[in-house]
Amino acid sequence: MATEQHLDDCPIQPVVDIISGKWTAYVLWEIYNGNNHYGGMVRALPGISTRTLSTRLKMLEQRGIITRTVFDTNPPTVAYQLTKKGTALAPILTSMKEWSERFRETD
Amino acid sequence: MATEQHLDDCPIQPVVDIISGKWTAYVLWEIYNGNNHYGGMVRALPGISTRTLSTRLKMLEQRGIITRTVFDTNPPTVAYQLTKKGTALAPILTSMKEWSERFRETD
DNA sequence: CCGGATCCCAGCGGATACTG
DNA sequence: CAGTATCCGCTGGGATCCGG
Repeated sequence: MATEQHLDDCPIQPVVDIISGKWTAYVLWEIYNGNNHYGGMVRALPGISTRTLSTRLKMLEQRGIITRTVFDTNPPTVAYQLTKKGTALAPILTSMKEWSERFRETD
Repeated sequence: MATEQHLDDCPIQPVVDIISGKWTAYVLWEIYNGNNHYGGMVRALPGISTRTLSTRLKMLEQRGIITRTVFDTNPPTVAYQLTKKGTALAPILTSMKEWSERFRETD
């Protein structure tokens, strides 16, 4: 992540910068599929640490991929949602899913 | 790469396992765009080390994404090409490109 | 429940030099 | 040209504890 390289000319650089980090794609997948809560993601992604999840969520928010909304219910709840920019990632995610289903196990 | 996690149920796991490594997506992009030679890729990807490129190419070959063909010309040349499995990644790459073009610079 | 802060370490991958 | 070998720095991220 945060390539810092002189690949600005490479036409896929922006998205690679975002999704190439470990766990990032999975986090996006969860949000894309309506799993909008921190705890839910922790449960859905066995193995991820809270630190990593926090880091990813913050990065995605900072880059305008997701929004973080706090509801002052009791106890307070937080919802993560895709922005338009984030929703536009859908074709990538779905084509990733299609490829994965097609080639899971033996080719 | 090589998740080893219990995310086998996650529908995008196979492809994430492949492209999430640093540089991997760029290497695939180059081959997809007809840059089939080792030296050409080194030149096209400023900052990549030969070690990393070798590792990535070997990994991609092992997973059946690309083939490695040696021509015994003088000097011998090597060509990397996408298999059918690799060509099937095209929708992912093109949607990555489209998103990147759309959101490069300010949103 | 939703995280932040800290500590720590394996391993990815960069630099460099060398081979066929 | 097309890699391999070695060495090692650096950072991603896991574990754990703490706070609102």
